[in-house]
Amino acid sequence: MNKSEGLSEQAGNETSDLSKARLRAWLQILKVSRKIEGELREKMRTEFDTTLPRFDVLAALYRERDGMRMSELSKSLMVSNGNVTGIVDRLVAEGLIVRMPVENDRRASIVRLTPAGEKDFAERALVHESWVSELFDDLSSSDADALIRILRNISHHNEAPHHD
Amino acid sequence: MNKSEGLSEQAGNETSDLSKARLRAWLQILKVSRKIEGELREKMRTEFDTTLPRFDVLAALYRERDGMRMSELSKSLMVSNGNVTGIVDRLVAEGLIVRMPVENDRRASIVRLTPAGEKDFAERALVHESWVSELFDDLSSSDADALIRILRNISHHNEAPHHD
DNA sequence: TGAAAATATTTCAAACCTAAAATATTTGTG
DNA sequence: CACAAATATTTTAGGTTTGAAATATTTTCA
Repeated sequence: MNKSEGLSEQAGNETSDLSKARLRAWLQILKVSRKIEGELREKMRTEFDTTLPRFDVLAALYRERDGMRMSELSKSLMVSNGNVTGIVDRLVAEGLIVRMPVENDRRASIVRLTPAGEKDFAERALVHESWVSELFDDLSSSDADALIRILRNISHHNEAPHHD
Repeated sequence: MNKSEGLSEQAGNETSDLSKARLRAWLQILKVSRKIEGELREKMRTEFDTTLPRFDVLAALYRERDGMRMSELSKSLMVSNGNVTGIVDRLVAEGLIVRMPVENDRRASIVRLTPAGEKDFAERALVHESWVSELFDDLSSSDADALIRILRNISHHNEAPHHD
């Protein structure tokens, strides 16, 4: 409840300078995020004839080469379960991934790349990285490190508290 | 084409350390952005019974108290024209904003807050700011400033080149 | 064992979002 | 003036996204 701001700065309802700076920071994160995401979406469409969500799923599966459960996938991408179902359906239809049964648990299924999906993603990942690097052309090495450090702090603080 | 990296680091196709650091930075931006956006969306739904996109439109109109054209709105929010049409339709139905004709241009319309919309937003904006500040609880004043500076650099570099 | 609770996923309705096509209006130009 | 080009917005089709409900299966425990 208390924001650990020392004194009674936050009493009543006037907002502190720190609170305003944090709001500005958030709006700026949102702005950059939308801009870059839009640019990447367009590249994906015009150059790869695919979409960002599909690419994100392939990327996650490329990191976990033995496959992931639907629930792991949705947690990793931070999107809802139902959302992943639709995207996976389309990628299966495209022959880039497959659904496999799980030993001893017929509720679950494991999704993993097909050889075609692996090949496709491997080729595209390098190009994708180069697009990102171009979009972040002005970002120096030290600023990149600072950015990563600060943002990691924020994500760690907002880590989902694990249920017991 | 050249990434101003001095030497032939980027020749062939192996990716540079800088390129990888930028990619990590981007993925971290995306992660924080999704996490925070998810938290705010849930707050909007459970506490305000509204959605983030609606709130964003009200916020934009609150800054431009005399109203904005649909096209200004979509540019400001960085979403497509058609998208704004739908959200505005719903906010009009809720009585929070109105569409007004524009003098001497019957193609355009100006959207602005109703008194009810103004009141609603003003009350909620403070609470929204406090949510953001809590989500960024670990973000110090100096880190907030650094974050804003670095991100502004990125957005400026990716500013849409204005047509003449 | 057998019912209740928990877990994994899909389905569903509604909203969001984009890109492209369609509509309506205004502007520019011969 | 006529009419092509430009501009502002809406409509449309299809994909994405959520949260809740539904389905199927597994686990827990009385």
